[in-house]
Amino acid sequence: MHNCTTHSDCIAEALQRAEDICDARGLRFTDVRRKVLELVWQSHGPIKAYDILDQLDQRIASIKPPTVYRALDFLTENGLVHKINSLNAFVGCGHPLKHRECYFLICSDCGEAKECCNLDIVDAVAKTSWRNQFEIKNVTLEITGECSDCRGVH
Amino acid sequence: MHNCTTHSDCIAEALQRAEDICDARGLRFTDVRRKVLELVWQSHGPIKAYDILDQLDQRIASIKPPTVYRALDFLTENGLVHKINSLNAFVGCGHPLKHRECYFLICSDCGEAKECCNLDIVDAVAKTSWRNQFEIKNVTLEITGECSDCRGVH
DNA sequence: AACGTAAATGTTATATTATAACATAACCAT
DNA sequence: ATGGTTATGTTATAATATAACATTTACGTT
Ligand SMILES: [Zn+2]
Ligand SMILES: [Zn+2]
Ligand SMILES: [Zn+2]
Ligand SMILES: [Zn+2]
Repeated sequence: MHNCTTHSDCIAEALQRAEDICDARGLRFTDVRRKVLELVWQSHGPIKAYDILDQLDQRIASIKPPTVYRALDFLTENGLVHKINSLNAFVGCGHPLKHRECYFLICSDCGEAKECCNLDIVDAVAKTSWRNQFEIKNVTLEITGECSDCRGVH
Repeated sequence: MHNCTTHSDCIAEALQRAEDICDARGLRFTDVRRKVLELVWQSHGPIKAYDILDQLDQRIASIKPPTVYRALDFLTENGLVHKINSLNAFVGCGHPLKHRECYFLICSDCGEAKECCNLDIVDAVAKTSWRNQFEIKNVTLEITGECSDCRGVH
C-alpha cells in the first residue's frame, strides 16, 4: 500500500519537517501534537481520530477525545495534516510547504489516499470560482475509486 | 439566498422530476422518500439528517433515524440528492438526469451550496485519474468560501 | 382471492464522530 | 515572581450514523 523505502525514516522525516515548520512560524510543536502526528504518519494512510485515541491510550492513559481533536485541529490548520471528509479520517501532508490545492485519489479497496497536485485542476477551479465571483477559502477534492495496484494494472 | 421565482413551484417540480425518474427506472418513490425529498427541497440548501427528522416528527410521530437515513441513501444512490461531506448535509440535485461530475460552491457565510458543472474540471480530473491508472467511482469537489452576494459584489 | 417473496419501514439499541464548558498546568514576557 | 496567554486535563454531552431484528407493504404468481 505504501512504497517508502524505510517507513521509520519516512515518519522521522515528517516529524522533523513539522518541527522545522513550527519553529519557523513560532508555533509550539508540543508532545501531544508530535505524538498525534507520529501516529498519523505511522498509519501511512487515512486514520480515524478514535483510532489515534486508542493507540495513544496504550502509551498514555487519560488521553481523551478533546485532546486528540485539538491536536488534529492544530495540525490541520497548519497544513501538516489533511482531513478527508468522505472518510472522516486524517492523513499526513507529504509536502506541507508546497501544498496548494491538491486532491486525493482514494482507493476504496486498499484504503490508500494518494495526494496529488495538478495545475490544470487548480486552474479550472480558480477560473470557475472567479466566474462566479466566489472567493475561495478551501477546496476539497476527493476522488474515490480503485487504484492501479488493486486493479492489477502494470 | 435562493432566487427561484416561486419556491413552492420549485419544490413541486423537483418532486415531479423525481417521480418521473423513479417511474422510468422501476423504482418506488414511496411516501417516506417523497417527504424526505420534499424537506430537502424546502430547505433549498444543505439540510442535516436530524433536521429532516425533526421536521418529519412534527408531521408524523415515530419517524426514527434509520428511516431518514435509508431514504437519504435511496435518494443519493439515485442521484436525486447529493451529500456534502464537509457539512454532513444533504442537498437536492438540480439536474438529476444531466448530472455528471459537478462541484459545489459553498458559502460559509449564508450557507448556500451552488451546484455547478464545468467541463474543464471534469476533463482535468479524468486526465489525472487516467495518468494514475485510477478508476473513478465517485468525485467529491467542495469549494468553500464567500459567495458574491455575501461579498457585496455586483 | 390467497400465497409467497422481496422490498420497505418500524423499532430498539448502540456505535461513531465531535464539541461544550470549565479546571488546571505549562509557557513566556516583563 | 507576576500575570497573561496558550495548551492540556476532565467531565459530560451533542451530533451523526448504523446494526440487528420485527413487521408491514407491494406485487407478481398461483
Ligand atoms: Zn497537502
Ligand atoms: Zn488500492
Ligand atoms: Zn447534481
Ligand atoms: Zn453567501
